[in-house]
Amino acid sequence: MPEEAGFPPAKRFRPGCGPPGGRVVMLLTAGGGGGGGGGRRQQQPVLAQPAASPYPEAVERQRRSLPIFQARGQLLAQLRNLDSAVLIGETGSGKTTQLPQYLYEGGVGRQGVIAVTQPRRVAAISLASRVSDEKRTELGKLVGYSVRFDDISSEDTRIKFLTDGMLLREAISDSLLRKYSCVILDEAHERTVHTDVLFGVVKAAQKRRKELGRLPLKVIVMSATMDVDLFSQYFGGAPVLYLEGRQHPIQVFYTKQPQQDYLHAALVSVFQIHQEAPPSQDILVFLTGQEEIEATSKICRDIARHLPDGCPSLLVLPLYASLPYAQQLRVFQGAPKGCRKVIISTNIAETSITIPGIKYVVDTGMVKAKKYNPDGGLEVLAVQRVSKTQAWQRTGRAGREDSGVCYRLYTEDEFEKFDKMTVPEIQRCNLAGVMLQLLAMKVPDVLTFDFMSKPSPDHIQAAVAQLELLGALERKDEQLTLTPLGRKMAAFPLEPRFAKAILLSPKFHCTEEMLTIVSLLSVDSVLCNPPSRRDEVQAVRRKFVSSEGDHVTLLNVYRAFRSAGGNKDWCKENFVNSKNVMLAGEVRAQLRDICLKMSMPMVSSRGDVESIRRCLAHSLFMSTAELQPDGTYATTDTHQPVAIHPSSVLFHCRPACVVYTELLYTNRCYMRGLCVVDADWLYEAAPDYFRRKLRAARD
DNA sequence: GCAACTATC
Repeated sequence: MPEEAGFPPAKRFRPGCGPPGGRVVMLLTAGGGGGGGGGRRQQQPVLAQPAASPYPEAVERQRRSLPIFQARGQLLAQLRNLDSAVLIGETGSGKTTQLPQYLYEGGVGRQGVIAVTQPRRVAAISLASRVSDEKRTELGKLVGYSVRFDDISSEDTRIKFLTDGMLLREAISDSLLRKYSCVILDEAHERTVHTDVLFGVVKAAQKRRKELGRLPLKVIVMSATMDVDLFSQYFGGAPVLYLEGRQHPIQVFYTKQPQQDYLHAALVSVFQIHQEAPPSQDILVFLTGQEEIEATSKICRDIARHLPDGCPSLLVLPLYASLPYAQQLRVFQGAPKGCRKVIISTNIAETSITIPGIKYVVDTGMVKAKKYNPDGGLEVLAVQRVSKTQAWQRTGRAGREDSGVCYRLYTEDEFEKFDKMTVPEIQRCNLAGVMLQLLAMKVPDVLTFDFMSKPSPDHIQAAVAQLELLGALERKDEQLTLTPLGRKMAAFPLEPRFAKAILLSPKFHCTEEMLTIVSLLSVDSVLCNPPSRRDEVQAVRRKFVSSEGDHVTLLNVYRAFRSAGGNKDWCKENFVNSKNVMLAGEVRAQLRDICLKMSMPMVSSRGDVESIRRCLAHSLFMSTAELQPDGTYATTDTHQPVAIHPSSVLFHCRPACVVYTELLYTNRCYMRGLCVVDADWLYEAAPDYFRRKLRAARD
């Protein structure tokens, strides 16, 4: 049985309620007040927020009960006169649902549309529907939303919820964001690539509109954390407004000693809680990845079966993004009476999925996250320490409905050494797409674009070099401009190399096929690989497998899926993720529309697979590897030793030359998404590039 | 020789 985990006395704190930083100009506090959780974010559409009451008085009462209501007048008075402001609001403060309404009701920014951005589409949709209910209007009229594949807004729309990516796409055709009078950037603390680019775009638009004497653009940055100095400084010392929320106190425990084995420590903690706490109190454990979570869940269930009499039973539920949707939903259902729910999750439960009723959080302090290395474009997926911000975010998951407890499986000293903030994504990803978008917006100098957290010059140069190789941009007197090809590439919501693949496809007579392949590459994997049923999967998949690689195999899967009429049972039998394959279908339709608008001919290669491979070679030539005499592989450009990923259909094959979609460093450096190509094709595709590489190899 | 954090256009 588990031994004592050894936690010292708890510290009490209220997440986010720490002393506001010195820069806070105004303090808006509000009486707590009861009432329903009106401002609570709801991010799973299936568990839709109880619709606002049909009775106007009740809706009004609920709105008035929110903490933010007390500050309404003061907020409006301040915001009326400000160009930019930063608003810190704790979870449950009601800021996201109420502030846009206050601005509208107060006539602030009424000359244009009020935009509210969200990192996630479900959030944008459910917030819009919530706010339109509160305004007792039909969704899409006064209040609307715009997300990929779904635009529910009209001429009448004055409050519009969008994903940050969607507003960014709008900015390509109108970099001054003319239709908006106010942009509210919500969840800014999450620092998604899109939000980070938007910071710069919005700041530039604000400045430019002022210079042109146009309608001013009001910018409000909303964040749930206290680290807002950066936001404030970036927007010219914008005032920081602080809004109290309704978070419950949480006790935090640290371990006395550093833990060698965080999985063991997590198990010990879970069963310590399980034996002491009333069974109605649920536990949320943060681990790093699918395999680890499945393995730990199994151990948990095994231990639970052998507990002493009188111990309540335990319902163990894994949670990660690639888990089938139906299984994800189980975490929202209450456990049977007398039974405790333990959810073992990736960082998906940190922000994307909010589980009600969690009393205990067990934080291993580890996360699996991507790092990016600009030379070689290597993405490294590694288990690493969380940041302090992330640890607080995890802790906060325990106090959403009542007071909670958080067990941190590291010492307080260790915690003090964690990074203060998570490195923003913009410093960890390939910037080719971002640079292409900025160039499409005609940003004067992309190399010195005013990012809030600047990526390194190397990093930006690598992206520019990549775009140059793809033929997307040219240099004229030290000025970078898009070529006609580059402008076309920017029209696609795709990584530049995939946009290029589509634009090249007419030349190879395989546009229909490239549309399918690129769509499948731009969604999460459509192939399910449950570890416990590996042999079955292999047997069923054989009929789709192409000896020419993964891209052609994916194409075969999609064709078979279409022939089966998009049938869900077919998906199940064939270990195909129906959600992802349907999404790929939607992406495909969107990309096809864009092609048709450009008057591209829709041609099919029919049975000719070689033309597809040639087309891939001409767009992915930067990611190639060759078989070495000793039977291993090395990338063509940097001679990095690489191996074929076990998930590839070419895993047991030894083609002389391949292009790959992705390089992934876990235990070793793996290529994923492979296609067999002819080395001559690559040289044809980019003669200068390969001549340079050969020269470099000789020197 | 053996494996995939999370979003989004």
